[in-house]
Amino acid sequence: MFKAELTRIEILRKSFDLIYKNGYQATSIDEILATTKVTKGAFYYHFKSREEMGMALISDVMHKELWPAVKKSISTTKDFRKNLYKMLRNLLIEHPVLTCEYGCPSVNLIQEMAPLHEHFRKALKKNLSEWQKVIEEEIVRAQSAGQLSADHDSQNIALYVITLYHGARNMGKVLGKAYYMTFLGEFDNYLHSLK
Amino acid sequence: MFKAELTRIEILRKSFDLIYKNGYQATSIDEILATTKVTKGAFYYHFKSREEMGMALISDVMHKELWPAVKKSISTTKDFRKNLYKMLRNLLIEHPVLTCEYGCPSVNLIQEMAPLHEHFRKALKKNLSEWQKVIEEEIVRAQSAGQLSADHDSQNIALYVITLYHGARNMGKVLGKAYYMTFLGEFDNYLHSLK
DNA sequence: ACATTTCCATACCGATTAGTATGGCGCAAA
DNA sequence: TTTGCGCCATACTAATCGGTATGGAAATGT
Repeated sequence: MFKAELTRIEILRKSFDLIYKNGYQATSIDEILATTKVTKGAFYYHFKSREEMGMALISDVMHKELWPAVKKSISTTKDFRKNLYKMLRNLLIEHPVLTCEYGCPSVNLIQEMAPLHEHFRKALKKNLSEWQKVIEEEIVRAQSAGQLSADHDSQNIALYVITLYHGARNMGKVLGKAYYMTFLGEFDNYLHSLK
Repeated sequence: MFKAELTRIEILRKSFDLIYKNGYQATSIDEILATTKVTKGAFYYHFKSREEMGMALISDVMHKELWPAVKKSISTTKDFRKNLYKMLRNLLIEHPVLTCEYGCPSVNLIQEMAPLHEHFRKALKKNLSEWQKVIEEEIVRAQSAGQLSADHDSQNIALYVITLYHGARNMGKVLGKAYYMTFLGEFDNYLHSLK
């Protein structure tokens, strides 16, 4: 009941690493086992299939470990523009695990798996909704504080900001880290265009 | 010198279909052969490896067939806002081949392959640069015509627009086609915020 | 007519894949 | 002490992978 949980986590962590760098479909179980001390018997004791492990990865690792970092990246100054800007900046530039080269695990998985597995799509959508919700609250707060016109649809803006992040993660893979800076510049322009 | 070119194209077209829907790494040569009348001997006569076929796919199919559609999607009215809006709208909504579910082949390949194969990254970057260039010209034209302040950096805006497209393609996979409309609404707001 | 090259078909290879079958170790309850 | 269960190790399978070897039909040049 204790040691077992450790091996389960070891499997998920290594899987996360490999899938983050090589993609879900390109990461084999044997490769995971080869780079850990876990054997195949242990793997199939904890997960009844490869797909179930993928689902556990989304809900356990990505949701429970990565998501808090996202939430923490949101400052709470009075200026909502500053808060949203810093949020994206923290995620793009300062994140301790994510790199420009390999992008964002969530974005990657959406791109690769959303059309192929409905379970995956729904699980990833759930992650997305939580982020969206937090951004929405920040928008609404700004509107209540008179920093932003109430005409704006908070949901639309929230989704738009997330869309920008997803796009930047994709473009960064081609253009390199330098692009993150020019992107953030334009993002700042956008935020200040919101009246 | 004639029939041979046909089989080459048949290979590339079917490869494009499968890779577009399932991803590059998940598409096997055997699967391509199974769904065409092409044999393995023919395949390896035209391409010395799987990777070379992938490169040919980027330069031949995507560049020579998809790219003209992109270029055609750009209207040439006087209003640059209208032109850019319609460009994204055409690509997202009206494109005859691309679907919301499977996204954009270029975006997909960038996400999957840019970190893994430097050749791929460069070839995809080249595609991107052409699109960027066309958008830049539209921005510059608008600036010369006094529709837009010369303070704006045309390159940054062009990349920003492409970033938005990439993000929308990604988000669409999770949220479905309906999101394209709300996205386009926010994109329109952005365009009109450019003074 | 013959020779040569282009283009493709078939059979095969070793490596790798997801998944299974089975056995055993350690520990707690009886 | 024995029984049972949680946890894992080893060995295996059938299928599939990218790639090769080889032979031959069809077109082409001489």
